[in-house]
Amino acid sequence: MPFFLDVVLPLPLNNSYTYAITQAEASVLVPGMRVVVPFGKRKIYTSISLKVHQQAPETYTPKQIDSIIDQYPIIPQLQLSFLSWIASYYQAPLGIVVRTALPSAMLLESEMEMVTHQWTAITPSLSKHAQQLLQQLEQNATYSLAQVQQLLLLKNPYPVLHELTTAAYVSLKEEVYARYQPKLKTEICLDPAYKHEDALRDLMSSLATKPKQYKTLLTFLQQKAPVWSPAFSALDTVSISSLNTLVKNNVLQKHKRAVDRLPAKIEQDSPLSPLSVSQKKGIDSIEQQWNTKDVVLLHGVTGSGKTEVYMHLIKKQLDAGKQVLYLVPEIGLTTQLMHRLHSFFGAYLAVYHSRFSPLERTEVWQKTNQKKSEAQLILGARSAVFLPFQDLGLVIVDEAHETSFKQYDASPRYHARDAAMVLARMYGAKVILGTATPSLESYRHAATQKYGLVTLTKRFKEAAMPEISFIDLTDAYRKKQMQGHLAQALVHEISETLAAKRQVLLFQNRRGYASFIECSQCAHVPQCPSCDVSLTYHQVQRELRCHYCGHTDQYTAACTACGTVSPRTQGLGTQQLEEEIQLLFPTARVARMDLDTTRSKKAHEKLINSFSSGALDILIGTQMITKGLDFKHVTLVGVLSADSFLHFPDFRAHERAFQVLTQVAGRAGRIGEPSKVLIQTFQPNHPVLAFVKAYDYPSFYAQQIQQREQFAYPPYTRIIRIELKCKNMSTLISAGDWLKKGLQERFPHVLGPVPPVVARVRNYYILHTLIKLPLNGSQSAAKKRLGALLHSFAQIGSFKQVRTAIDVDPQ
DNA sequence: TGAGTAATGCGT
DNA sequence: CGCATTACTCAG
Repeated sequence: MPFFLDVVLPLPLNNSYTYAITQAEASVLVPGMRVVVPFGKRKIYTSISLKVHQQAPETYTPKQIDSIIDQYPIIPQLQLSFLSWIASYYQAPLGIVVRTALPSAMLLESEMEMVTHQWTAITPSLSKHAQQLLQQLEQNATYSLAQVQQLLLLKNPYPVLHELTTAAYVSLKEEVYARYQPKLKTEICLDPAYKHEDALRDLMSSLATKPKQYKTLLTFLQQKAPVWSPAFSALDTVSISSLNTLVKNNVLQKHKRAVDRLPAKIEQDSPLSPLSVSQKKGIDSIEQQWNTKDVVLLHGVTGSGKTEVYMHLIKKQLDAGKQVLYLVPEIGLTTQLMHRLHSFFGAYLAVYHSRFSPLERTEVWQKTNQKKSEAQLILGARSAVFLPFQDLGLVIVDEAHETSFKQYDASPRYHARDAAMVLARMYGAKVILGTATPSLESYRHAATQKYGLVTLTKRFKEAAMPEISFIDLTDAYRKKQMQGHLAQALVHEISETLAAKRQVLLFQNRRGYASFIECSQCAHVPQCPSCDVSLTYHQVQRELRCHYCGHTDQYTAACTACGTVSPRTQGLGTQQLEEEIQLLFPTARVARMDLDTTRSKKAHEKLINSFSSGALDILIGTQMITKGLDFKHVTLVGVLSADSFLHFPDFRAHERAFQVLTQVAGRAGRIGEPSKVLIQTFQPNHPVLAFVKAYDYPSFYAQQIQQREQFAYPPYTRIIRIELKCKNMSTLISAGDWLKKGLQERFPHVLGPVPPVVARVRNYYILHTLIKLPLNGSQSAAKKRLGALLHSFAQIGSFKQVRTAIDVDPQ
């Protein structure tokens, strides 16, 4: 009886694929191993084995697998079922989930190469492209397809290649490159013959006449092992030629050694700092609730020291030999946290996020899979939920309300917070969701006893919460009490703060304040030709840029619509605000933090360091500065406008507004100095602002949750968004109508289709349709119905150009 | 996804 | 009509 293997390919395909294997292969193959298989005409892929069986496929003869890469599964059984859960819950092909989960270096792919043969003449019957190419090629050489493409100046080189292979001038082959290579460093060692002191003494005296070699060797002997070649050669007491001579004479030896790409571990971790009474109580309460519940929501005000609480819980898990996953929203913004964790758990800490190279990620992957102690504590962004845990004991989701835990731009559109809870359940691990501003979804679970709830109402060291007040912009404009974009009251507070040698944070919402330019004559705002957005003005490069597709135009002094060369007004970007502030406070040291100034992670770190060390007085920034940064000497936080949050057309707008304003206020007064938060707004009496001022989350929740119930929004329903994209507007509209009808027959609540805020991107028009699923029905059945509907949609000839995408639980 | 092929568009 | 770009299908 022959054996077969089902595999999943790292491609957006919905089925698994079956290959033939030998009995020997069948005996070693286990689900979760990598298997190299041929697929399609001439491609070789790394697939993941799912199942060995003996049911021969009826409609085709399966191909043989190419080879098995692993001796043990690189994806543990539990993790494989987790990936399947992601695929089915978020309606993504399993192959795409696999590709997202694995570091790309672990998935080798084939690359086509062309090998030239020998020839004496070029047949004139060949096409002119083929003749041209042959003249440029060397004989008996190997070329990559990219090179051939370049020589040919053709987009599609295959017809020419086909011609040349048939005429036997060249042949094609698939070359597979293993992309993971251990990093090798050259170590310098003393030849064992000189281990004995006597031998060494003789050697030294023999070198007495060669001062350079003597000095080099002496330097070597003074080094602490291991001695690495490049660093050693760079020392100024080392002569490279003498070093080479010493190696040639077998005094010293050079060895290649595999080393970790990950940063070296420190030997001794510092002890944890003692806890405050309220933190101690918090921990006791968390552990007690874990007896009956797997998830605990830790609702602690900003500055209550949630991190300290986490660290004590982490310590217990590490001592018990369990793995811990610490999820943070965006790793780039957590250098402070990383350093803190490193000083306490350096020996156990591994960091995992997308800014790491695929090779570094592979090393973390392997260490997690082998349950190495160096990767027992993983600090990571959302993709860290995919690591191959063996013995997971605890998952911490820090800033659990953050929407960046949800991947929205590419399939699988998964929510790392929700996925982490499923992961924890599979592994029997406990979960903490920590935040000062819980999402309504999480808080409702706590309110209905599904999660435990622990509240920290006191700031660390009894520091007071900053006093929040509002500046009525209507009033200020009417009374002419504005200086540029700042009300006089805010300007006054800033100068007081600076006079007291304290720091100021100014927060500016990017939404509605993008820095576009507008003609003062005809009010024309340059638009992107392929997307429905205004172009953003970048002063430094003097360019107009589209943030959706990357299109750029040169800035011209004359308006492109009316030709007038006139001063053009600019929307307020952080850049302009910075200039405005600098004019108001010429002696203050001002910096801004936005995407432009923090593109590189070094720049970002430097900015944070110089602000926290007191080298800056005023920091201006967007959302970024609200996220978990701990600046000690900020006593004033200014918000330029709260209004765009309150008006955002989304059912979560008020929740977002409450979160952002509370978080940004929380940056002030962290070591107990009296501090203030001033929020400029045209609507100082908005109910959400009253809750923010009072730091009253429970009342805010009570008010909001009622509205959610009334209008059947989450957490009382589940939302699925269906996106339709098409270059042709009228096709899109009829597709939208068709879909709406189909949905209405199958689901009780259908909203839309409506064009999103940006209704066209890269020349594709977009429509969004929402369906609301009641909580009592079966979700998987609903998704099946939806899938079937989209399948029949795809069968309709006139909708062939319409692309569909599903977003489950969109944020 | 991406390679191969069928279908359609474009210029002389 | 010949070539080139684009749409569509299918892989085990």
